[in-house]
Amino acid sequence: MAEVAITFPNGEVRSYPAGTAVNEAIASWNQDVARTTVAARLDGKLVDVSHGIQDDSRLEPIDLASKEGLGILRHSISHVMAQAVKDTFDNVQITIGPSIEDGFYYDFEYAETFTPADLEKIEARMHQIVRADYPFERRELARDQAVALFSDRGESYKVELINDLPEDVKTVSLYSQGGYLDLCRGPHIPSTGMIRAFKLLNVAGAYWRGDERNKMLQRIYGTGFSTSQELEDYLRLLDEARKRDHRRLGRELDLFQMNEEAGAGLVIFHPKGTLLRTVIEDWERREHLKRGYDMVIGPQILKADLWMKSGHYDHYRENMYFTEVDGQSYGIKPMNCLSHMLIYKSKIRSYRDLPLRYFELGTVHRHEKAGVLHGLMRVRQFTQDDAHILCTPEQLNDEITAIADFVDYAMKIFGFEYEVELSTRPENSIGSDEDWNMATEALRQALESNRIAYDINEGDGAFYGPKIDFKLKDALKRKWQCATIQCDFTLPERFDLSYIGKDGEKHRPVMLHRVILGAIERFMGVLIEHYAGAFPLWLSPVQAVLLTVTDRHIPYGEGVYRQMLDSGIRVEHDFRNEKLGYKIRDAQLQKIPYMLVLGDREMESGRVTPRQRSGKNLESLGVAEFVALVKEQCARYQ
RNA sequence: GCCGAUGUAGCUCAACGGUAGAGCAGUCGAUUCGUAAUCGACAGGUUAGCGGUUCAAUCCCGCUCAUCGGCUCCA
Repeated sequence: MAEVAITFPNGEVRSYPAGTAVNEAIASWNQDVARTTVAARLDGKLVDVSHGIQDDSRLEPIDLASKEGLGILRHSISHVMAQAVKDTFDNVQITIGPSIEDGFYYDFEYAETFTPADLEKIEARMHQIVRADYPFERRELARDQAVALFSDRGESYKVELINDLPEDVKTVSLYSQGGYLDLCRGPHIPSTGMIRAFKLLNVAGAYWRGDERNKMLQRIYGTGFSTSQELEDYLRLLDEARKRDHRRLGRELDLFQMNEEAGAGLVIFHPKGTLLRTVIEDWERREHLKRGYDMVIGPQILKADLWMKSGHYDHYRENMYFTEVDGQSYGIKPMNCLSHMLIYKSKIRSYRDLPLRYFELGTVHRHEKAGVLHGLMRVRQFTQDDAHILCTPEQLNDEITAIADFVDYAMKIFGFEYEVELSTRPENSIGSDEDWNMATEALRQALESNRIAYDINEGDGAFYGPKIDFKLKDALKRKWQCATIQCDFTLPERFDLSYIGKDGEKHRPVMLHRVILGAIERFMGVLIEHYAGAFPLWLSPVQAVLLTVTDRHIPYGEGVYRQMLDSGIRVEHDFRNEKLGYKIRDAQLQKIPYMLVLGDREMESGRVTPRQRSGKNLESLGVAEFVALVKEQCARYQ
């Protein structure tokens, strides 16, 4: 019998009879590794452990606990779930069921709706399947045979999937376990008995193939881990994440409300939320002025004709609100660019004037679909830290680089990591291919020359130009776009913007649309979750709270309060007739950075005793000293 | 917009086809207290809104609004 030479990860080469299964080879090499191997790479190709090795090759076991192994495990659990669903309910069709970042899902077509009680039934059946320890068996079938097989079984989605495969695909692979059969590329874990810890989480609707024109399927989400300890840890983490949900903290910290009577997607900022927002906006103004931006303010509504000229009417109308004034149609602005264009056009511009950078904390309205609204993250009225930069094509790279630096600086100041994406031309868009290519290249070059790592997001640009998106994550790991840089050759064209060049001729400027924090509302949402409401001193709406020990300390407290207000500290007082411990607890729950205790000792010496949010007490110090301390700790943000 | 779930006091949650209770918060009183909850009393609700079924609806049904989880879409 022929022999094959197998190279193991440690470099060891061993010889086996051809056809030896992957798991046998691994077991003979290292018994311990074999026990937790879920699949393997054979010369870089993913295979099941039951795969028979026919040629000399390099073999890398995939461990259950590795990221890849976990993905395979979860994918296998999704098959087990699909089996449990098929075993438990009639007239269910299976569609697709991949592993995802924190678990897996499977989409089903089923006339009834799955209820939470159904999930329990499904889980119960899954446990039986796991206990039965069915092997996952792979086989390959000619595609027409596979079509016939799934047609017989009434699985029309699987038939559609096979029919849509590229023509050169002649065979497909099928996996089965315990009477369940699925079309699947694999690999899978050896058998269902290897599954230790899983949980079904929720049911949701999902369009077949993610297309809203298609039928709505039912998606069951679940998660699985290699050990039950990890599962418990994950579930606890989910619970922690819920506690830092900005919608919950927004109420608990009295920052803002969304009110049913006011309308969906509309934020009402309470005093503390307004203070927080004001701190952020003040920071914005300072930083923009430092960087050569000019502050401007445009109107909230502009004539519909102007929105037609810009292309918004044709490409963005369904997101816009319109109103009528004296028989004239006006569009409520969904973006701030139009006024900025008009400012540019208000006089003849020279190349010496460029770049011009117009900055506006511009409030816009967008008619977002009801189902997408989400706390502060997705609203219908929001304020952008928006700017439009008009420059020559030669200045483009420097300007984009400066913006990327600004974003990076801002993210460091607020304490965020971020991811970068380059979004290219979408279907519904304006402008020539040539302009799009130039614009996209300008963005790409700026990213590359600054060595910024990025992903490409095909077809996700704005209708007028490509963009660089900067994404932040919320408590539940959902990504939100905050900063964005969009390169636009089209609007300057449509508005016939020009500048006089060195040559005395008219030239067309290029425009960059950009935001740094993005929508202030969304940014605040992410910020609240990022800090779990315990804002750093410079951002905290209330920086210090005065706590009297008894009523006789109130007059002293009033003096201290006055003094601190005068010094520009954001201070509150709690002079209630309550025990100190009670007031400390309250202040602690409000996540106030400094609690200043005022008792006999402080009153006599004219001092305050700060307690930090961390629970640590500082030495008593004079009011002026405390003010200086706060100012010093905020200095680098000013 | 689509699929599903939910909506009871300011908040968190009970209850039942016969018009609702608890804890916290609030108010009042007592207490004057040193680092995460002092005690007592009181008050608080057209059970999201509108309509229907019923002798009777918070509960059953329909519509609307809003929220939540997804999908699609986006800052």
